Amino acid sequence: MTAHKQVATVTVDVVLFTIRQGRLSVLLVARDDEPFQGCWALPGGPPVEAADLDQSAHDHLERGAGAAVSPGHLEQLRTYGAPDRDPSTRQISVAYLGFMPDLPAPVAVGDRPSARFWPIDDFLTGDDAPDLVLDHRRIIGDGLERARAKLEYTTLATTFLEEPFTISDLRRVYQTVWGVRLEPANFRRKVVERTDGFVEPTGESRPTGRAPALLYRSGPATELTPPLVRPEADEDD
Amino acid sequence: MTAHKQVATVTVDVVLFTIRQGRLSVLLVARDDEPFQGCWALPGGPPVEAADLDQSAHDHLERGAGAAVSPGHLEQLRTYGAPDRDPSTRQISVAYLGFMPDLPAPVAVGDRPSARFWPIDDFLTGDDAPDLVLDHRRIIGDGLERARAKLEYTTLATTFLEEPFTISDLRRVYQTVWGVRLEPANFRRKVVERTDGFVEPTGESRPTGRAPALLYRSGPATELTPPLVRPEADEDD
DNA sequence: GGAATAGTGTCTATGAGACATTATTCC
DNA sequence: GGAATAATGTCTCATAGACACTATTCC
Repeated sequence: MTAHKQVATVTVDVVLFTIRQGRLSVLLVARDDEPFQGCWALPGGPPVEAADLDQSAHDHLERGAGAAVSPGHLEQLRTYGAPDRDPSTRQISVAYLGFMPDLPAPVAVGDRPSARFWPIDDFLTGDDAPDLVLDHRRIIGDGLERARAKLEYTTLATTFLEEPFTISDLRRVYQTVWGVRLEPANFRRKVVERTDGFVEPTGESRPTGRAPALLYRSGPATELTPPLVRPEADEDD
Repeated sequence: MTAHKQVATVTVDVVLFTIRQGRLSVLLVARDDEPFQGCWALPGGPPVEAADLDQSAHDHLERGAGAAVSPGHLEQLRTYGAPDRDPSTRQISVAYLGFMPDLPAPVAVGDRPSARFWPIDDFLTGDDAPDLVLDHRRIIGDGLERARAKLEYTTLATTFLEEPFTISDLRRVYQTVWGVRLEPANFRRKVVERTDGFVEPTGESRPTGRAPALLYRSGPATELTPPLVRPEADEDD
């Protein structure tokens, strides 16, 4: 194991998803340094000294984008290390995936104009898509895949919502992330009756403009067994 | 994003599982360098120059353990980067997970006495467990978890087998990795009838000592929908 | 009243799990 | 014949999916 120790630059980058105005969106920061002038990038940076990678991801999220950003969920996504990722030096990026509830107002991240949430479908359709640094576009794509898969067999959809929420709120999370329409009746039964600990009733209800909806908070369960099956995409909302 | 570029040592390490004599086993190499004298470690090393991480993992597998090692499957597991992993320098390890069919004879890896397959249950019971370098024991644990989960919703169990194989062979893979006993009749139906493309009949059959068993090879399917559900463990074979 | 949403009821098809049955081989 | 394994058959129960129905609110 001829270890001729090789130096590589390591960064930690975060794909943070939220749902704004019914659209799945990812947090991006503007890069004003050469050679990435005018490009957008995932929030990130080198591992924080004396902190593990999870903590580093969290720190870069808050520091790069504004103090108010605290994800409801953060997990390691994948590490990217193709030798030609960066034109100058070998750069290895440990990517994280995070979910966060929508912010009540478009403020919060807004006081730092160089950071914003960008709707995901802009990437997929190609319209109005920002230039992204390195392979960050691919990382976002991988993050989207992982996010979609995770909603199938975990209770993480609730981390997109603030409590308390209605079952319809939760269903809309699934519909937005998966890009499908789900049958309200069957979805409710699956979530409320068939999966213990996914959500807990608060006893309250919220007027919605139509019939009042019962309110819930997330329960102790973390896994969905059996999973919530994802239908074929029909690209709806 | 005050990038005071930090140097970290990056390694690529591989958790390679196979099934030997009915026991799930992991490939380890003996370390004879200070300060790890007498310890065992996962095969690995620094990223290979001009090769991506996947390729580096594959190379280290073959180089560290013997030429004959070619995994039936290799995927990225997770990246470990706690600041106190290595007493001397900050070390970040990109871990891979691989599956491989059992070798026909205990030879192959054997001509390099410093590498061997170690039964997984030795770690879990604590008996006869080797001293492992750094946090490699935890990495193996995470790999085991991932492997068990992957068998639920992918067709990767076939990568533990050489073709052609019988349905009982395949069932024994599940039983060994999951540590449970599965109902032969229901397992067969699930694999052969309910999951298109998991296995394909060769038309041949193999005498087994009892009734002859039909032979199969793996089919084009990669995912199991719906998944093969894993029963509660009862730690059998 | 009409439209939209929340929540409940009901029916069907599918599949997992349990277990019986038949066939084949070795002792 | 007896034991063990391969393969098929049969039954039950849970649940996903489709859709009807009632209740509530705003227009």
